[in-house]
Amino acid sequence: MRVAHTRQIAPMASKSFAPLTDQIGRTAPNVIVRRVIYFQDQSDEVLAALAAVAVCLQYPAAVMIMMQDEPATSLYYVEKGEVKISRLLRDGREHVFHIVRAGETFNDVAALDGGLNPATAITRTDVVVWRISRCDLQRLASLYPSLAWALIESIARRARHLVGVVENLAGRNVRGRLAHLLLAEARRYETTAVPRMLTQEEMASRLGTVREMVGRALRGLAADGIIKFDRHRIMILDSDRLEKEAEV
Amino acid sequence: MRVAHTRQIAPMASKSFAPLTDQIGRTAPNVIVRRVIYFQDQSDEVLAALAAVAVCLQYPAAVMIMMQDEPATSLYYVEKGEVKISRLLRDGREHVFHIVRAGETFNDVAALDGGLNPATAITRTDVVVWRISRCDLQRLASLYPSLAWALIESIARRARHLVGVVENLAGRNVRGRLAHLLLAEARRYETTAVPRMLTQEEMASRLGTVREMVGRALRGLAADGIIKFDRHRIMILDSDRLEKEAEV
DNA sequence: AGGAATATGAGACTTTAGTCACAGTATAAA
DNA sequence: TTTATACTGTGACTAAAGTCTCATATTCCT
Repeated sequence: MRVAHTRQIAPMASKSFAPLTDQIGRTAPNVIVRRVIYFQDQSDEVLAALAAVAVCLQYPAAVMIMMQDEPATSLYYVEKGEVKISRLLRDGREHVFHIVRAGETFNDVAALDGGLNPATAITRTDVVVWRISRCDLQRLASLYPSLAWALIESIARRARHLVGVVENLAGRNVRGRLAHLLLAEARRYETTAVPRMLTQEEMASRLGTVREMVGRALRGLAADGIIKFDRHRIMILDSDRLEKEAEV
Repeated sequence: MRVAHTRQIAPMASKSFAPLTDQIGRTAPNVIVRRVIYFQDQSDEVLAALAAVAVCLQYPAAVMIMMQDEPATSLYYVEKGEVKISRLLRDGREHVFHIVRAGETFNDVAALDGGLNPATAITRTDVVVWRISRCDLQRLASLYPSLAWALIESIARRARHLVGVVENLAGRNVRGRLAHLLLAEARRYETTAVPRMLTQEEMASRLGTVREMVGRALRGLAADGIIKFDRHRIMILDSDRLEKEAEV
């Protein structure tokens, strides 16, 4: 159907990249564990227990931390940098689910249900992550009910997010999905100027389409005076109309 | 874009149907609770505790048990019958995520993260369901770590299923998605004859497309000798080639 | 500064999906 | 048995998405 976008994926072939070693084994201070959104309300005792079993790993940009459908099930949380979570499709495309930033976790699903990794994690920048194995997690969860419930809520929220992704794909055309993405990014940065940290190619991967379609949709929205854009940023001129576009 | 398929949804408007009352308040015997897949390994003590807080509800066919985006968060498990879990789209289409059968649960997401119902539940047959409120669930989960972990695994599996739905939508064309559905249904019944319990319309809802496309795809597969079908059942003639179709 | 790699703009074309209209057929209710 | 109500089959048409190909612009490296 379509040719692979080789850029991000090719350098690593299909093998996960071995982490740089200088920080491995470092113990996580509680303060870092607490930065994880859904560990915030845990007691010091729980944080210390988590910190004790977490392992620090460091990776350069653009390498694969873990590969979909492999059985290496651990939970990761990001201390520094950005990690792209995506599903590589058989035809070479990749569908990006989300970008994980500092304080957020990934691979919750496999760590918690014990199955294969549902998605692939690739670094977008230099990153520092901490890893907790499924078995440690299970042990701590049975020891600390508050931790167990935090995990429950976090994974439930993940499932909810995925329902949104489905609705997005099934219910909106490319222009609508783009409008939706722009609004979400603008909200994230609390501004009407979306910094173009995403290339058209990357936006296409998040919208489940191709670069050319994103370009056309952007030019279409600009032609209608709803946005304005150049290579560096996208400005939302009329967010009401953009909301309307995203509703269809 | 498209006109509503009024059949299933219209009779109830957008309001949940009040359950029939003859069994309300009946206490759940342990044996029923144990039928729930992911409560199977729990101790009698946990089962009894769950049974004590579960409420029995009974509904006729084709009514709405709960509506998406409403805040009534409880976990349901099905004792008898089938419940269709779907997301109603703004343009009147509905996208069916899955059909819940006896022994399975639904609305795990909202019950566990406390948010709005992510989807709509509509009965396909007469059903008997048991409902457990979020707050009871949370209390019992903190009392019984084994229950908490069972909930964790169940919701994680739900999230994993949704990743599959996304991949399906984004990565396959209608023919491929249909092939995938037929294989899944055949596997479910451990046979190569898929009883046509689904109309083309219903299949379309599960595949995120329209009736005509499903009809064409079925006729296409039949023309290539991969399946054979009439109004009552679909026979898989060449499951190897059907797998191939599902891979693209 | 020069060149390589990356990113974008844009038109022409193909394919896939969705819409519309209507005829035929099975099923269930009267 | 008749009649109404789903289902299904099919073709013609429209719209959306994706493909292919080039030109042009930008950024990064050395």
